[in-house]
Order: sequence, then C-alpha cells, then structure tokens
Amino acid sequence: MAHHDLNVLHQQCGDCPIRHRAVCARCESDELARLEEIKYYRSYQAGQTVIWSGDRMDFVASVVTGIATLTQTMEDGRRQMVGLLLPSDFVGRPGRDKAAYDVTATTDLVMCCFRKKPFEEMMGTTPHIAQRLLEMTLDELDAAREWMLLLGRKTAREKIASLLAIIARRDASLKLKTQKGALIFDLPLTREEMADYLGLTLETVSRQVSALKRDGVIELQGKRHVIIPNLDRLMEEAGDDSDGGFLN
Amino acid sequence: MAHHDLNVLHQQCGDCPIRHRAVCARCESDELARLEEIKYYRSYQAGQTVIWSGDRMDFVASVVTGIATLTQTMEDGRRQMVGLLLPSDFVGRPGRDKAAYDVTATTDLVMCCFRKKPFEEMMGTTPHIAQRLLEMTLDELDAAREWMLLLGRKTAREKIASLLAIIARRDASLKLKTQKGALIFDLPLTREEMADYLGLTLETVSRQVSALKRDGVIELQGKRHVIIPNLDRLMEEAGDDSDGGFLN
DNA sequence: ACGCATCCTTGATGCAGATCAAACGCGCAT
DNA sequence: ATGCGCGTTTGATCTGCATCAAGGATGCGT
Repeated sequence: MAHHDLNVLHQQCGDCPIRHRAVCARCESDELARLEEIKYYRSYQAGQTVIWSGDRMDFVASVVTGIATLTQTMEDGRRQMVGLLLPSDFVGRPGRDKAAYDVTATTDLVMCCFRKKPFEEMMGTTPHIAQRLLEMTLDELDAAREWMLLLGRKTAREKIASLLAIIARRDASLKLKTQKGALIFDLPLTREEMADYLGLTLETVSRQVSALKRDGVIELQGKRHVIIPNLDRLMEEAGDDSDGGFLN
Repeated sequence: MAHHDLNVLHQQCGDCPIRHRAVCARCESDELARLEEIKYYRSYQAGQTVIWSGDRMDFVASVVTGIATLTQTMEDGRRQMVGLLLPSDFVGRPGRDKAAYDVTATTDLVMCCFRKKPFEEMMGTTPHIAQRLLEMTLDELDAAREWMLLLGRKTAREKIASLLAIIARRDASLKLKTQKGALIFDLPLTREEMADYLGLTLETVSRQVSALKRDGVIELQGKRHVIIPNLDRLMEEAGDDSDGGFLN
C-alpha cells in the first residue's frame, strides 16, 4: 500500500478516452500540446490509497480509467463518502497544498496527473482550462447538493434505489448496453462502500438490496451484476422528482 | 409574496460591505466600473421567496446583507436545505437559465444582481471574476462535503453543535463580539429551518438545543439569543476533527 | 482439495429519532 | 385586557435502522 506504479505509457492527448469531458475538454491543440508536456500517468491497484487527507498534495489529476472515492473519517472511525470519481473527474484543488479527503482507488485506476505549480500557471494563462474547471466544479456542487437531500431525507430503500439509478444512468450514457430498455451493469462498490456513500450500515444495504430484488425492482446475478428491467420503476423507488434531468 | 421591492439606492462598489469577499473581490477599479454599470439592487422581506426551483432565472447575484437559504423539496413535502447564503455568497449559475433550488429570504435581504447575459460576457473578458467565482465554488463544494458528513454520520446532538459552531465562527470572523472568549449571536433560523438544514424534525432540534443548554454547552436568552461560553467545548460536542480549520 | 480471507446475507434485539399530541409564551391586532 | 397565531417546548409512543451475532458463498494461495 506504500508505493504506486509509475506507468510509462505516453498516450497522445488526441487519443485520450476522456479528451472531451475532462478539464482539458475545451483546449485547442496548442494548449493541449503545452498540457502534454507537463502531464504524466499514474496507476493504482484496486484498494490502494491514492492519498490521505491532510497529506501534502503536489499534483492535480484527472481520472482516466477506473473509479476512485473521496471519503471523510471522524476520529472514532465513522466514515462518509463525499465523492465518487469516474473517468474524466478531477482530483485536487488548485491553490491548496493539502488533500482535504482520503482518495482511494476502488477499482484499478489510471490518473493523468499535472504537477500543481505548472498547472496553476497554465490556469492563469489558459482561460479554457479555468472555464472548464469552473463548469465541472459547479456540476459537482449540484451533485453534492442532490446527495445532501438523499442523506438528510431519504429512507434506506430510496437511498439504495437512488444510488443504483445514478450508476445505471452513468453507464447508460456511455457503455449503453440497452436491450429492450433494460439496463445492465456491475456494481463498482462493495456493500460497505455503498453504506459509506449512503450513510447506512452494510447490513441495511444488504437487506434493502435484497428487498428491491424480492420486489422485482432489480435482478441480480451474483452479488455485483445488476439488471434494471424498468428504469422508471427504479426512479419511482428513488423518490426523485419525476421530471428527471434539469441540465443546461 | 408575488412581487419584490426595487430598491433605488445606488451604492458605490467602493463602499460596498462585501467588496472584498464577493465575486467582485479581485476586480480592479476599471473592472469594477464595468460591473457597476450592469448591477442593480433588490430587496426582499424576511420570509419572501426569491425564486422557485425550476423558474426561469435571468440574473445572478451576490447577497449584500441578510440571509437566504437554498432548499430542495420532494413531491411528498420532505425538505432539505442545501445551502445557507450569507453576505458575499453568490446565487445562480452562469450558463444555466433555470433555478435548481428554491431560494428564500430568511431575514430581510438585499442582493446585488447582474443580468445573466452581460455578466456571462464579462466573465469571458474579465478573468478576475471567473477566478474568484471558481474559488468561491470550490469553497462551497468543500462546505457541501462537510455537510454530507454531518447528514450521513452525525448524531442529532452533534448536528446541532456543528450548526451552532458554524454560525458562531462566522459571526466571530466579522461581528466579533468576543468578551473573555465567549461568543454571542442571534440564531438566524427558526427551529424548523434548523431541522431542514440538519435532516431532523423540529421537535428533535428543540430537544437537543434544550439538552445542550442543560449541559452548559450553550446559554440561551429567549429562543434565539445564544451565548457560547466555550467554543472548544462546543467543537468537541460537534465531533469535528479537533485541528479545526484547513484553509489554503 | 483444503483452509482461510473477504464479502455478503439473515436473524434477533435495542435505541435514537420520528411521529402524534398537547400546551406554553409571546407579539400583535382588535 | 382579550384573543389569536406562530414558534416553541415537552411528553408518550412508535418504528426504521443500528447493533450484535451467526452463518453462507466465493475466490485464492498452498
């Protein structure tokens, strides 16, 4: 758990899978070239800690592949996940030198890193980066506020349904494995991680997942493979405003 | 509840009480002059709704004086406050034309408004505004994540103590009425609003406030006037990591 | 094939906070 | 003064989820 692989592959930004969603999304080719000079990749194995809260953090990064989590921990060990980082999500905060949260790889993870100093300098001279980062941060803030509603007011069953709906919709937006309107995906989180995200215990998560299965809202193959036969039904269970998205 | 006063006072930005904390904090005098041209003030009475979630929103604004809240509501009426807006806080999102949350004035409120279109144009040409907005949004995101820990994992007593500590620290930072290390302030929220913020019922809020009083953690004069004889004690009750702030 | 670890499920019981209900205090309009 | 409304307090009871406790399933290293 101490060290991390330095991945030697040098990917061209032009071929990067997150080219159009990450913090670099708006960059022109000359700006991309400058970024390319200061970037480097890092890989982490599933379960590895990327950084501990309070540690000095001399880089910022984009998740390229895999999933990471942000968690906060109280002295007595109570844990709350405060972010789920998917490909293209940004890690770190320009202008801050210590990590505010624990960052953990929940699957194998590849990140595109930039040393903080050069990145901050580029932010000053490259408005496209700052613009995109602002947009992404505003999106995260909206997501955090939706999560506050979940944590403060939803029942255990609604929390589980909400989490499944969020994961299902994300997968639908890229890996869209749709067949007759059914969505299929693998849960990227253990029951305990789901509990930490939802403000529940792992036992309650397990019981409510079983209940949703018993009631036909979801189907399970093994513990992690989920089939959503009817997304609308799941959304009802999640208690979300039916109108769905409010993008723009 | 339908209309709002148009306040005719034209304040000079140079004299503005939030000049150095708001979205305009980094502006040079020429930039400020341009902002001054497109700004206008609006006042709301305590209890008035500034805007409803889903409504068209053609402006963005800074809170100048007073307090406003952001809340989300589920169809069945469950409510969760997702933001507490204090003087200098920013309302609205550039690039979005509908409000995502209900915004309500909990005290008499004055906002410094900018029509969205001109403001967005200025953001493109005035990096100081975009920079400051990014910084403020990152701060809000941190606050939202701290709130997620509170909502997901803290006990009712810890939630109340945390809210009081947050309000106390904010007042200490400006209206600092310190005397022998004791902090004094008026609660800007009703018990019900506190409950909506904390993910509790108003009865539980009332009981836990009484309990903190009984245990000498706080003193009360009337229902709203609070005295914190010992902030460290209150912070312990809040269950926060003792190290306190982690700015920068 | 075996043992062991990790993750997960299920059951029994307990408790913090929700819910239901009543009454208090204070400001305000008549 | 009187009565009314709103915010608040306090009490009695209920319940959803936590906690405590056993197993079951799957995968991995030997």
